Amino acid sequence: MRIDSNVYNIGYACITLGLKNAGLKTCRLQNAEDDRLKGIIENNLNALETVIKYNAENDIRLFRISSDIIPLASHPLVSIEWCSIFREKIKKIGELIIANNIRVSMHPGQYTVLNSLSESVVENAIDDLKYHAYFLDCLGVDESCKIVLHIGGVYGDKKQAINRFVLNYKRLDKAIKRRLIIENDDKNYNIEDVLNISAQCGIPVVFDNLHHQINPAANKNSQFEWIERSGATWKEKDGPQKIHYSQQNIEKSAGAHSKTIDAKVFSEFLNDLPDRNIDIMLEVKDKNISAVKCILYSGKKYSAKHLETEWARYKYYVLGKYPEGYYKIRELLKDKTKYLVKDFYEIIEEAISCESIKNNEINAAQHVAGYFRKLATDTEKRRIINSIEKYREVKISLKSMKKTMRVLAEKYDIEYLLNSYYFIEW
DNA sequence: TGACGTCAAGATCCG
DNA sequence: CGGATCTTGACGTCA
Repeated sequence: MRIDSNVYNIGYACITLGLKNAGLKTCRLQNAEDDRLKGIIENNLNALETVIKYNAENDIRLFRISSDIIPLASHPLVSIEWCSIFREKIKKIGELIIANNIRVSMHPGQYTVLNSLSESVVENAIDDLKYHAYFLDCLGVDESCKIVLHIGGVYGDKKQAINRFVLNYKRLDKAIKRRLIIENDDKNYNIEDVLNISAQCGIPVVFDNLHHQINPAANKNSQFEWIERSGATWKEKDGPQKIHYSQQNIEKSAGAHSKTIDAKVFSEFLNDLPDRNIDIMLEVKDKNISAVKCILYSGKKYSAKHLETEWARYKYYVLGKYPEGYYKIRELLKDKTKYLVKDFYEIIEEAISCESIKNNEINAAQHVAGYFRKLATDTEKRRIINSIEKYREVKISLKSMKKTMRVLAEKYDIEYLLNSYYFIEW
């Protein structure tokens, strides 16, 4: 049982935006020599530690660790003993996770197929699941930290394909079984199928709202009834029920995740959820930024000072995109006794959705350029001015102009800029 | 055989 | 030379 007063824990997957030293590295199989791989893993573990600290500081208690944390981990040609080489480091991260009451998970991708017709594919899938379970075990986190898996392909005969899934599930080690949970997907296995499989092998079920919208069950229950039924597959030792929540990107094909979470739509969803502990994993392009938003939106324990912290990260972005919104937010944050989270995010979302206007972006860029005045060399300052001028003359993109400043912000380690959302591309 | 999804690595092109 | 922009990849299924 968690001490948290919130009923819902909200988290995000794999990548943390607007946080320095948080990026994961990878490499090609072709040049995955042990030494190179070792360096990459060290980088990734340091990044994970940074991210866990960030999550704790921002009250984010749910986080999916990327499968790429150990690149090519389950590839037969890669045999590096990462767990013993980095034992102390991984243990330290695990302690940090536990001390901060964060629930972590992992989620192998679409290529881990346990019910394949091909035995070698199944063996690879089992190896991959072993890796995921092993990483979580090395962290030392408990059984509530899960591995989410899709059922797999259909191969023209769903009944047989389901049978194969159940049979292959039985082959798995206890170390995998205690963590494995299954999710409805957007093509093959709807929530009713997944619940039927769960009934056969007792695996907890993750309900994914967007997959359900695209690939609904024949039985037209409301999504909240399916969430209730999925909830019944979770036992005490599994921890609170988990669900995946995302919104459709209306500019893209069905199933594509939105750039940011529409907070109003999310809070309506939240209001209709069963009144008990549920963990909600957001799947959204702007990752932790939406997680913070949804947490601030849903919690009763937050106040104006939390909005101020967030505003410090957004403000140059908003100034460039939507100056009127910038001044409106400054106004509404003046009254420190009020927690105007809805008004705040309404303006932020408006800023994200509107088109850039060149003069406004130039104005914001000049503000940001001010941070280099005392630090950068004259050549570098000229480089910044030149890039702003080239942007003005439509010779380079906004992205390029921002990149010039980002590179220098990294060089001089200007923390305020590196931890701001100014460089995020929505 | 290529699309699917993802995003960093790596290659290549440009000034 | 640095920077911008492109193509590619470990994986499996399906049309």
